[in-house]
Amino acid sequence: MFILHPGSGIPLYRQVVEQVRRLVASGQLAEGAALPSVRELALEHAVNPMTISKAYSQLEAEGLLQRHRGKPMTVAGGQGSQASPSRRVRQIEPQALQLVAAARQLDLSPADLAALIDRSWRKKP
Amino acid sequence: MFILHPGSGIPLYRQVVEQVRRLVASGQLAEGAALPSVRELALEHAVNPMTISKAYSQLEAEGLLQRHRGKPMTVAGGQGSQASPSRRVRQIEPQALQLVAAARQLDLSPADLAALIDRSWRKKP
DNA sequence: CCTTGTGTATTAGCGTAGTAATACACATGT
DNA sequence: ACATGTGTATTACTACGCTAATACACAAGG
Repeated sequence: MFILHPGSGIPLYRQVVEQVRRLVASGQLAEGAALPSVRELALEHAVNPMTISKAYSQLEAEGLLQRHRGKPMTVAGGQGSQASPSRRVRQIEPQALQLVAAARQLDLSPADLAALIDRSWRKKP
Repeated sequence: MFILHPGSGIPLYRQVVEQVRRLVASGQLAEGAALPSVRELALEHAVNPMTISKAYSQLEAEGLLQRHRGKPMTVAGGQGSQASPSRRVRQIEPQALQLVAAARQLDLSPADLAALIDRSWRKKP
């Protein structure tokens, strides 16, 4: 369900947080949907259960998830089934800006970058 | 000369390392060019000099920079004045893949992403 | 010689991320 | 009642990123 890169330098719990936020915003995790259990995710990615738990806790603090003792966490209500396109785009704007800045430092043209994006998209649809 | 984001979660020394690598690959830092001094960069970005020094040391270990005691570090020889386009593109491929993966999780279309990239590029050329 | 400019080594300390092992509270199904 | 499934609290420990203060070695110019 999630894609984790342990050696990327980005903390695992943050990778989980960001991916849940995106999946909820896009409606791929709809209101009321149950999330994978802490132990299941921990086992699948060879990660400590508490690392996942901390990610879930942060999302619950944000109001994005809801907890039910003894049962899996679910997507909280009031999110609307899907965020507006502009709201979704805004979630990856910082990453886009960072990529463009890097491309500029590499003296690449907009066309070079567009081609790279295009190729990356086709890599495993 | 460099753009640092202290609160981004990416270690500062790594931000410096990556940016130097890109500027050298693009030829914007040519062979023999002197780099900003450790203290100068540290002051400019309100960062500890040792943090910058560690970044430079890593780049020297990679053979990208050369040190001359008492004088500024310079770009080492043998880099060629500019790396080939495909080699430069490869430097940001991981970032591109990550951005595309995020866009997919947000259920955005290739056109949405292309528009975002385009807008980001125009933001401050 | 001396001052000012390089980069570096050393030592210490702080905060955060992640691991690890254990125990608890609750819901569900038998 | 009991076993099994949730998420959580607690505590201790390690590793890393960064800061801090100090001192050193060398080059260039006065």
